[in-house]
Amino acid sequence: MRARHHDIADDLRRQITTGGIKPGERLPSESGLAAGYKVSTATLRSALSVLQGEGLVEKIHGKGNFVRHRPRQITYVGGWGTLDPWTAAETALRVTDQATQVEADGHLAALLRVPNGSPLTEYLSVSYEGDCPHSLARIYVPGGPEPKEALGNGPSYLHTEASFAVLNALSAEVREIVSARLPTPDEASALRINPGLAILAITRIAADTAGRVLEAALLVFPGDRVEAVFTTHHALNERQTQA
Amino acid sequence: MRARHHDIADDLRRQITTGGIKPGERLPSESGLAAGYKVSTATLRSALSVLQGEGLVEKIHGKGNFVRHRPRQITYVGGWGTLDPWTAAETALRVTDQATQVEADGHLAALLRVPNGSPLTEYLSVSYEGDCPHSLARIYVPGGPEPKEALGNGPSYLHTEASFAVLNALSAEVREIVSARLPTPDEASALRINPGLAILAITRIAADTAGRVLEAALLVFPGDRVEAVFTTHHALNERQTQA
DNA sequence: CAGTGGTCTAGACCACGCG
DNA sequence: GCGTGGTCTAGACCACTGT
Repeated sequence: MRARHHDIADDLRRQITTGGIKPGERLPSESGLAAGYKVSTATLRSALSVLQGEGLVEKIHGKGNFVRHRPRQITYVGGWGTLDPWTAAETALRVTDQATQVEADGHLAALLRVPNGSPLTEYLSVSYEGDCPHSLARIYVPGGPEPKEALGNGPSYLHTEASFAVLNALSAEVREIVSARLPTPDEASALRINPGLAILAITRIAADTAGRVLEAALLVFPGDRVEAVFTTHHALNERQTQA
Repeated sequence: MRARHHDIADDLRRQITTGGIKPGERLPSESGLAAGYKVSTATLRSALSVLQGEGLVEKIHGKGNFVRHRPRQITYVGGWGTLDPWTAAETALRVTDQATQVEADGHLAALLRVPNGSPLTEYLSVSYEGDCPHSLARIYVPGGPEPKEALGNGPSYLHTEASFAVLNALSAEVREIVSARLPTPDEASALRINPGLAILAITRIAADTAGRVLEAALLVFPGDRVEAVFTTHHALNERQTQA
């Protein structure tokens, strides 16, 4: 049996993808649509939730349902790569960044291989494409505050471009642990995505030759906008590179 | 304002995680729970949908809501790795496998860098942990059927262990594209997961030194059970290895 | 303030699984 | 047939946004 809300979702999706309703435009109100389709608001809302899950529609409380701009696909490149150069150059990523001192708790202590309670510096950043946030990064470095000349003051544009690259050039090994899950409510609101949209979570550990962890980064990307690429080369005398 | 269904979800989650309701057990019926919490069935169902999204509860139509077994975490290792050895050895992965001949369509043709309509061999496999499926793999190799001695007949146990490793030892480069999304209805039913549970999708391309693509693999893992690890080494004369 | 989405109710009827 | 979840209704009231 075909559920009514699926038919409605299909109809709205067709209107959106064929350009009948354009990106950025507001859909009719939920009560209006419900009346139009002759269904209850609950049914109409479950139709919209399908489209939300597909990232086609963004709901804004008190304003309406809006057709999302088809997000530019961003590529996260594993290892020593950073964001795809074409994309990074094209979109003028803006980053709000802040550094704070924290203590290593259980999980972070294990990641960084430092004792519980060790001092860490946390860099928190959100990157934007236009006015739409598209990634969260929390980067932890063992030890206290960096010298000011390295970090910079105020909104540090220098730090901006490094946000997704490994901070420490001395690192000899980068390990990236990738998982897929739904966002926490905090992450969903920070990224302005629907709680039903999958995210790509990457935990990146950079270590030196002695196995000391130089940096741990917790990265969160919306699944509909970002894919991660890892390239591995086989030959002995060849170091891996990225596209 | 705290939504009632979140409170209920929290309460049920606590009962599950503290062992009040054990894995495999059935929860009281939705109408029973709704009566117990003095809410409507719709509210109670939205509480359950929170737990479904977390993978704690599995709904089975006509039977009830069941607490899921906390899945053993599986690690997919990028590059030349395969599944984490400890896990693979421990859990006796069983695989249903089948090989068919297909033609390269647009997407596959691009991945494999072959003309549209080229012959491909498709290996389709589902791996199980116990009686619970935990991954889907579609592997495409250019060309027609392999010689029988290479592929084997019947339920090929040999092929089983190779399902997540790169098939062709001649490959010089492996590229893995990782994304997070919700499963298609097909994938959700094949993996027996809720449609709201994020999956980790990995497209793996193995090429030889001449850039010829030897194999393309489309892998799908439930996000709550699998994480992928990629390790990159820096030094020039060092080849990368996996943990 | 008016209009929007967010949550919730108290039912109804349908589809599935099992005895 | 009976109990389960799946879908849906026709409202109600609350919370958020903009004027």
